[in-house]
Amino acid sequence: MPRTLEAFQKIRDTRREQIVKAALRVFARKGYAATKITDIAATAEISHGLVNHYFASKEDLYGAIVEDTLEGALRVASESLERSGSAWERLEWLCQNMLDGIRETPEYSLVMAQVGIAEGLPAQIKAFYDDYSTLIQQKFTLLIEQGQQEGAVTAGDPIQLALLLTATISGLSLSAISPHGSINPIPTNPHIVLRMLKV
Amino acid sequence: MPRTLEAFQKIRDTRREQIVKAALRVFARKGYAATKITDIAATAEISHGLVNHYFASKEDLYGAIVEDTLEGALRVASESLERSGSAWERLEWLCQNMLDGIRETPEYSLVMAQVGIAEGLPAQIKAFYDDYSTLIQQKFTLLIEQGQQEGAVTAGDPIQLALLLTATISGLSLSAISPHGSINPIPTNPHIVLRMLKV
DNA sequence: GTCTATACGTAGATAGAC
DNA sequence: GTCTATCTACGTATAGAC
Repeated sequence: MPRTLEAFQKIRDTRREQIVKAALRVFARKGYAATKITDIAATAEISHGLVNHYFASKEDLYGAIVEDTLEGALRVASESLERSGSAWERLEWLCQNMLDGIRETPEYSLVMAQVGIAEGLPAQIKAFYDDYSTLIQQKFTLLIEQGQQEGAVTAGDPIQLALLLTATISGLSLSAISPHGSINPIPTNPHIVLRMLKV
Repeated sequence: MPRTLEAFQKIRDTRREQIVKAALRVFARKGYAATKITDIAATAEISHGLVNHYFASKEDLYGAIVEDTLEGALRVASESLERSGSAWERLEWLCQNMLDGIRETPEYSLVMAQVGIAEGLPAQIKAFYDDYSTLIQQKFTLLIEQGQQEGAVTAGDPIQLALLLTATISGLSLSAISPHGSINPIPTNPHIVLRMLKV
């Protein structure tokens, strides 16, 4: 009965995705420790027992989210170096990409920010984060150096400029999630953010 | 014996300050819910019972920190409107002031960011935050409008520009607290941040 | 596959000893 | 004023029922 097996697998995948989505929402707003399995279950509209059936532990679930997010971020950062066009154009592309992502789903960026600062997180997750964020930061720095070589980016330590850019993006994800009336503070155009780096 | 009473009072004040300082450090890094009274006690190097002796509950302690911080922030924002000088100069002063504060104690800004986004916080604290942050944001907006009138600040919705500025500052406090090797990403000079707003 | 009931651990707050 | 011991509540993870 391959048909039944397939159907079961499909259910499993859907549920898993549903749980991850709910977890992302709650983790981003409450943080790892403050998030209760019950919260995630309630958001996903299932029982808490079922969450543990798909993810052995809260830590596993969090780890899955962190890994997915960081892999995605690294992919984008890498592409910004491999694309065609001037460094400045690729910087614009990267920035646009991140801003669009934050406007759509600020939770990813928010969870990353939390992993970066939070103490008391599972060591394995911390280690994974440290490795990936260093890699990502290096790509950013490289892109900025390229921009400086072509005379488009302002002078200054490229490491510090890269940190400034990521800090700004993180800050925007914070604002994106808290309700400021109907005002969405995320610029649709990367231009205003990149003025910090323009020569 | 007024002398003894005074001495007791002094001890009380010192302890209280010591607890608040330790709490600020832990809250900023773990968030409200994840912070255990034990963590604060350990950081302050006292017993957890003593923390509860000075603050009836964890909520009280958190509330005290949030209130102090917001009152300080409002004071600075107000002064930026009352000082002498051009709007742009006062914007520089405000920005410098905030950057210096973050470089010295990023915890304040970090706790504020958390209160802004976190769900499940005591309603009273949330309400206090909402009131104050609205007031502060209004002062920022006003200052930016003044800057636009004198032709120093770029065109655009002043509310959105004010949010962009505070978001950037928040983002920098995030970076300030996470260890990037020996690199401190907080600019010593507000110039680079204010390029986003310059006409 | 999904839910409800249970067991174990741990955190917040109190009370009593020094 | 400060600490240690205790009570109570709640969250995680498991196991067994449907």
